[in-house]
Amino acid sequence: MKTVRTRFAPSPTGFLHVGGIRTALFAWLLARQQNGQFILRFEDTDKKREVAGAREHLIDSLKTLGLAYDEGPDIGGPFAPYTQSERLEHYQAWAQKLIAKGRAYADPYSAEEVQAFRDQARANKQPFLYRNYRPEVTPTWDGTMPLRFKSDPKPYSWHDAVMGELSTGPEVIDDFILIKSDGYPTYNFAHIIDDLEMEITHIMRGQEFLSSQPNYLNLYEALEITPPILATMPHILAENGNKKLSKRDGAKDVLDYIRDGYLPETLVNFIASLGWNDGTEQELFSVSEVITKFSLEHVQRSGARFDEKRLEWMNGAKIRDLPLADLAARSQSFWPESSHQSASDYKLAVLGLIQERLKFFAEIPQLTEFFFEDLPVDPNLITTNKQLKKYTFTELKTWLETCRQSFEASDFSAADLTERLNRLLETTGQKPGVLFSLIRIATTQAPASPALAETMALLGKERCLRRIDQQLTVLTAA
RNA sequence: GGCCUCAUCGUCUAACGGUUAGGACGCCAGGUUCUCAUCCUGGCAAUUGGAGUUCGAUUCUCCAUGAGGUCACCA
Repeated sequence: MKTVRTRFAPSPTGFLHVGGIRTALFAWLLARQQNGQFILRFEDTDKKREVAGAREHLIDSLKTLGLAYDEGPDIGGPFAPYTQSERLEHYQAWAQKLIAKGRAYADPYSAEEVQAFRDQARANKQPFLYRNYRPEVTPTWDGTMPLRFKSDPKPYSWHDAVMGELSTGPEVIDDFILIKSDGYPTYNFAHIIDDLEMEITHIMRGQEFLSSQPNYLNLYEALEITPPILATMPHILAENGNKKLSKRDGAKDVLDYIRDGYLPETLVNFIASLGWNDGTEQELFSVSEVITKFSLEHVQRSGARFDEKRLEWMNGAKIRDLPLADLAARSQSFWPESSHQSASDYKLAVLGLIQERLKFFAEIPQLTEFFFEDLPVDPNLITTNKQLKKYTFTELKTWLETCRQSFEASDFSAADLTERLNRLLETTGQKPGVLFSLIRIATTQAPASPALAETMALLGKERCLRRIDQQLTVLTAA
């Protein structure tokens, strides 16, 4: 059994969105599971579309998600270089073999002439086939003209690890371009040569290549090589509409999710679950579980829609499962300015209180600000509160003063505060909905906060009494 | 238009001829002495349509419909 070798072969034309990263993820999963190798290769044969910085960004994205590769442009490997523009002599050599066999020829037409053929075909509502216009005699290829594959049209049927048995007729086979007039190979040619030379065993790629496969099979035959195993991944669809996820339609860079404070393991779990499941009802998987349980047979054949709500839920679930110390270490960079002078013990305790309501780290400042600074008293919190709005400020003030007196004598342990809060319900004769809302608003000035006694205990006596006084002042003035 | 692929709740999916078609997200309702969240309970919600094959079809076959892809000197 040959060692499994998979590759991710992006063109450096921009960032990596969820659709792109999934192809990489599945290739990586298979390699890891089979103790094989995962290779990164840059397919930079279209110089016009290349984007500066894209290579670094791609590498950064893979590393951030933990998809480490064993061979690649920046780390080398036994089949270096791993950048297509540095491998032109390889493509030339194979092109010459094809020419020698009479299976490749120079395309003498100008771009305009080919376009005219194409327009004609379209006008006749026919698919365009270059081979219908294949010249009888062709000039010697001098590198200034495109080099085309001389195809041998025939029907094909083949096996796809995801899609199953596939077949097409000879009408889809055409003379595609192997090497462009600028000297660079096309993807269609280059990837076949590279996959062969780099001993790739499994090709994972998107559905958009499905209709090219018979042409590749025709070329494999001409080259007398055995094609790798093919696994065609369905598209990931954009949240709105049925179009495949694309940058144009607002697909986000995967690194944007990291910047918002999503965990890499959430992205791995979530993206894997878009089109794959293990056949059970399990929803949450650790990265190593996904590696163990992954299989191409369980990859869905239809496209999946990206659902950000589900991603949020999953990240929240994973955050809740994280030991507090880990959570603290991993959320460090998301804490608000105002928290920077606070003791790390205090911050850790705050984190413990908000852990179960955190969906992604970017929410931390909003969820925690009142733990670090006194927010201005907001009368709207009372006047719009369902429980409090029916009482006069005078009534509220009286109850709050009673509470303050009791808190004055408290040691501010959560246990003591709980006991006092219960007693205050009796002394004021109020329902928890009224009294606790009042205290919560006074001590936090936030529309929502964790459990009252715990929150107050953490805030401490000095802060709580000061804030209650501020609230009392406003109640008096109004 | 030709060719190819796909089709289960709104979404992600399970059921590889026999289930009251299951789970999860989201949504709604209730509970957990206030809020938000967590947790628990319950609810709403799907096999695109039509023919076959079969004792029996979500599942197999055919047709229709719908959706996507492709027909570049882009990948």
